Amino acid sequence: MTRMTNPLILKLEQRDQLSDAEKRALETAISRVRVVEADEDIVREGDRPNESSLLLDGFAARYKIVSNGRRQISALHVPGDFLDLHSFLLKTMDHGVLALTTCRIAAVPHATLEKITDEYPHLTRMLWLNTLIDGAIHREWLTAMGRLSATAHMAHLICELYLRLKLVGRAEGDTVQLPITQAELGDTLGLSTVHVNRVLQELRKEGLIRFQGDALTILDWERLKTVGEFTSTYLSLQNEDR
Amino acid sequence: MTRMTNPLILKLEQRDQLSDAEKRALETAISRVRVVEADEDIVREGDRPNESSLLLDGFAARYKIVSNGRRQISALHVPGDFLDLHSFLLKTMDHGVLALTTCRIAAVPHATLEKITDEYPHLTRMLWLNTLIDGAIHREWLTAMGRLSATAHMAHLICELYLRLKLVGRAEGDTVQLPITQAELGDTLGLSTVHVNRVLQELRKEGLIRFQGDALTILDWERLKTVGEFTSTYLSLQNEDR
DNA sequence: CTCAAGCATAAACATATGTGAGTGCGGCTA
DNA sequence: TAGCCGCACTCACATATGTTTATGCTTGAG
Repeated sequence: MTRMTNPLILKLEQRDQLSDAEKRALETAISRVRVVEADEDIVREGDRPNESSLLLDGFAARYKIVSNGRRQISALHVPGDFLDLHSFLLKTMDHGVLALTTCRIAAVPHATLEKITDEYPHLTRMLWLNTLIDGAIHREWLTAMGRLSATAHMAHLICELYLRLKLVGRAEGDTVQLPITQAELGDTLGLSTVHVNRVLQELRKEGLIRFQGDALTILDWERLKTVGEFTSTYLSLQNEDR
Repeated sequence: MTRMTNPLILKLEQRDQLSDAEKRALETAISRVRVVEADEDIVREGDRPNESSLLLDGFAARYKIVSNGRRQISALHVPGDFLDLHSFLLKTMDHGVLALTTCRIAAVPHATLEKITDEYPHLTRMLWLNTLIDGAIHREWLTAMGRLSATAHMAHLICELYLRLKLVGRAEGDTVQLPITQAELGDTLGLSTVHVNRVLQELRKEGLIRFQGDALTILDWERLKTVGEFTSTYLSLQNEDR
C-alpha cells in the first residue's frame, strides 16, 4: 500500500495485533470519504445514522446543548477516532458531533459493521474495545471535573491529548498542534472562558506548558502529570491479547 | 424456570428480543454467585479480573480516589447491571467498584464471554450495547456536572435512577428504595455533603420529591424532569433490532 | 490598506459551592 | 437500658469560579 496507514489501524494495533484479513476488512469497510468544514455538524442530536464516521484528519467534538444555550463537550476526537461508532447499536444520537477544524471523514456503513460482528469475532472485540476506551475517558473526565481544581483538570486534559495525538503520529517532539479555542476548552472542562484563560496562564507561569497559536508544547511533563494527577492506565496503551 | 428472571435478561429484552438460545447462553454463563457486604470492594483499581461481575441484587458504585483522599463516583449500579463488563477487554481496572449495600453478585468468566463473541454475534452486540449505554450515561453525567446547577444535577440523577430502577422492577408506584447516603450522593455529583443537603431540601421544599430514610418518592415527575433538564433518550429504552 | 471578526486578555465585582465545627436524632450493640 | 456511632442537618465564614464589560491583537476579506 502506498497510501498512508489508516490511523484507526495504527490506534488498534497499539492495543493488540490485527491479522491481514482483519486489516483488509477494516480498509474495505470504508464506503466513502467526505470533508466537513470547521464549525459544521458532522452528526446531529436526534439523528439515526446508518453509518458511523471515522475521523481521518482534523479535530472534532461531541457536544450537548442545555437550556440557556450553554454547551458541554463530552469528548474530543483526534485522527483515528470513531466519532459515533456507538450509533451502530444505540441507533439514536443523544448528542451532536461538531468539526472543530476542517475534517476528513470516512463513512463505515452499519451493515458492514454487522457483517464484521458475524464474521470477525476478534475484530469485533477490537471495535468494542475502541468504544470501551471512549467510556474510560469519560469516567476519567468525570473524576477530573468532579474532584480536581480547574488548574489540575486542565493539566489532566493536556496530558491526555498530548498522549493521544502522539499515538497517531501527530506529535513533533514535545509539541502538538491543538487548534482549539479557549471557549471550546471551557465547554470541555465545564469552565467559563475567563477562567480557562486564568488557568492557562497559571500553567504557563509555572513553566509547565507553552501554548502559542495552535502549538502546544509540554515544557515539564513530569510536573504537568503531577499537577493533573495524570496516570495513563485508562487509555489502555498496553498491547495484549484481547 | 421457577427462578426469578435474571435482571440482566430483563434489562436487555427491553432493548431487543433475545432468542431462547441466547438466554440460555447468558444463564449458563454464570459460574457462581457470591455475596459482598456493604462498604466492601467488589473489584479494586489495578485488578486484572478474569471474570466480570453481574449485580443481581443491591447497589454498587464505581469510584476513583484522587490525591487528598477525595472520591469521585463515576457510576451507580442497580440490579441487572454489569459492574465491570469492560474488564473483559480493557484488562486492567482503572477504578474500583464498591458495594453500597449488601450485594449478590454473579461471576461471568471472560473465557465464556470470549466464547459468546465467537458463537453468538447478536448476543455479543447486546453485551456491547450494554457497555455503550454505560458510556451514554457517563456523557450525560458529564453534561450535568459541567453545565447544570447543583440542584438541576441532583434532579437529573434522581430522574435517571428512578427510571433505571423501575426498568428492573424495583419501583413501587412513585417510590423506590434508594439506600445511599448524602456523602455518597456528593461523591457522585462532585459536591460537598453540606451542599447535597441544601439541594435535597430545596427539591423537597419545591414539592418535587420526598426522601425519608431510603424511600425516595417522586411527587412531581414533570417538574422534576424540567428542573433536571432530563430526557431519557440516552438510556436507549426503545426496543428495536440491534 | 483597511476594516471587521474572532479571539486572548484584563479588571472589578458577584455568587454558588466548599470548609470547619458543631447539634441532635435513631438504631445498634453490649 | 445505656451508650456509641453514623448520619442528617445547621450556621458562619471562606473561596474558587462565574459574570460583565472592555481592550487590543491577529488575521482574513475585500
